Amino acid sequence: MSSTIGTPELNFEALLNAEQLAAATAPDGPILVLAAAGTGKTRTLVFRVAHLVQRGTDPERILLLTFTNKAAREMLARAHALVPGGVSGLWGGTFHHMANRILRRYANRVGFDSDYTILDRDDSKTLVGQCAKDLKVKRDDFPAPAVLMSLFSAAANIDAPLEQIIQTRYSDIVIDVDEIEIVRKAYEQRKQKLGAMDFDDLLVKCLALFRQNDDVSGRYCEQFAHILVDEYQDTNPIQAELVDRLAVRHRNLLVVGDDFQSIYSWRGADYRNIMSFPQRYEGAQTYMLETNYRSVPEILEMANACIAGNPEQFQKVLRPTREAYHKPGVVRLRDGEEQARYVTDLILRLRREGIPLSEIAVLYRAHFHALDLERCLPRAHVPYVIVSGIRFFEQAHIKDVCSLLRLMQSKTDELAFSRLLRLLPGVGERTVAKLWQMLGNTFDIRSASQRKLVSKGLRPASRDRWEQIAALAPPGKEDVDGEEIIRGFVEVFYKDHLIKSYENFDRRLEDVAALAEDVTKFESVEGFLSDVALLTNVDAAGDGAETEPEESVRLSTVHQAKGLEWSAVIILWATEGMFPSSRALQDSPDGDAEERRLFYVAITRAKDELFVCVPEVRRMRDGGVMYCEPSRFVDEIPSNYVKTHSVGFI
DNA sequence: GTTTCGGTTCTTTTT
DNA sequence: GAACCGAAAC
Repeated sequence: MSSTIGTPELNFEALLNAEQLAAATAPDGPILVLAAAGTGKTRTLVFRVAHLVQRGTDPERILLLTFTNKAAREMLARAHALVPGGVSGLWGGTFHHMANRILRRYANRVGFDSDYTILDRDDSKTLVGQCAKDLKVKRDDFPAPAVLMSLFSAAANIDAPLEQIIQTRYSDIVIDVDEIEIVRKAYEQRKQKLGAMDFDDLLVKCLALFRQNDDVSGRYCEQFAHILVDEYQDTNPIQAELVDRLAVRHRNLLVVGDDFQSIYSWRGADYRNIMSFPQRYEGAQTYMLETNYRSVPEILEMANACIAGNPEQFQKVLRPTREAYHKPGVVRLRDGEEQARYVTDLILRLRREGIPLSEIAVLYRAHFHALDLERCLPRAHVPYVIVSGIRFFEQAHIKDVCSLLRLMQSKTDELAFSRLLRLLPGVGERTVAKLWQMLGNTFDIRSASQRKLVSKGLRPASRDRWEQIAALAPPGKEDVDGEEIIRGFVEVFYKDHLIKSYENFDRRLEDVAALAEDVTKFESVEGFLSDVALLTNVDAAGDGAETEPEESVRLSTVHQAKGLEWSAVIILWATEGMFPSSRALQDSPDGDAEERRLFYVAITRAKDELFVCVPEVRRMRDGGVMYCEPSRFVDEIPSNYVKTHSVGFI
């Protein structure tokens, strides 16, 4: 407990408004903060942390759960700067991050070794596919691995039987539940054997750990005197129970969120978690943040009108503080290409008017909506960054390099073994399977005899390269210098491989070099690997943006734009079928409401300028055109709230 | 028998 | 891009 004597106390009153101040300095106990968009939610959380620490709480006894690791880092950095003595030792990160940290310690209680590996989406899918294949259940009408995986994931995240998931979400697919259950069992066994957990396992196993081990849950209950949860509206039942169990002892639980911004129900999130909080926590105090500092009144008016279409939620109103400016624009365009040209010109115009590119974002429902624009921007020499669909750490070159590290870490990591070996010419699926079996389903890269065995199974041309790679892990040397390994790997093999395989090899080489740099920041390679698996592309983009030499426009899905803001926001494809997405409407009875919340999130990212693009037709691949109705969300806005104009019609 | 390559098709949202 | 499929090449 650091002494604050002699250091000036923070002047909360001068730095927060009344709403924020009340929440940040609220007395202990369960607290619900309903924070509408742009009302200083992060600021309030940061000051809450500062308040707790200043009042004498040891930072190690505070747990801050956020939606991305980046959000946690930013909040901690701000709190650190605020509090004399800092907040070092505070636990901050995503649910998965916390679960991983706890499981590394107690994995043995749930039947795993503490050096388990973490499967990313791609790994899980591969594994599920293998299981289905091995069981020979794979007929033409059997669900694809990706569908199976999403079924398993849904069941895990809402803690419900598979049968129920299939009935509610996939009633249109005629499938045999028992057969799918068999595949799931096989998948579970397979993971067990590999010593691997997927993303869902981290949460599920951590919860199981708490449920079954009073000593463990008791320990963490005791440790966390204060728990803060950001974006609480996007927690799923598993996450909510994790929090409940951690808070059961001290009951100092502060949750922040906005039911209007709940956009992850497809991942099991249930905004009723936040709605029912006062009932579940007797004596909970509720604080509302409704004063918006972000957007001009015209944008807020539009946002309020948009969300009014969802009558069944806590009605909150965004109260403006900024001066009147001008109305958001609705732009009718002929087609996607016209939209791309228009948006490019618009960006250039906004820049001429003094808005830096880094203060402009283009938002859309799905990644492919931005394809036309991605072709158009470079021609006009407009620099942009896109947080693309595949996660940074799921790109082939990143995974290739990590597979070598994984292999040095674990003798049972078949996926890593397979990935690494298949980089060699002449090695494919079959060869790898044979090798793995020959090795006895385990591979020790430091064992000379096992390395020889692999050599023999390779084409002569590949042997040299393999031996050079394997030589990076000398026998007997147990501790792994990740940076050295990566640099060596690139030197003896991977550089040539990249040049041969990819046109953009130089960029990929840079990524790999950066990765080698990153490893040095971690205490152990193991820690590095599990962090890599849990980082989001938003996390990665944040890191990249700081080193970005040139400022650039941001292209992003609405989901990834959550929590961010820009001076100017341009929304693409506001048409029926695109936004709202027809598939989302079809898949879920609550689809309409969730898509509307998503549109609301998009609108409320804008500070000054907002443009909504409504193309008239979609050009299909076969050369045909599809007429698009304007989005219901645009139609719902009273026409005098926006300025509509048409572009590109004859 | 395997691997590789070239062409085609499609793209919800993500820890 | 990347996932999938079929055909060519080893």
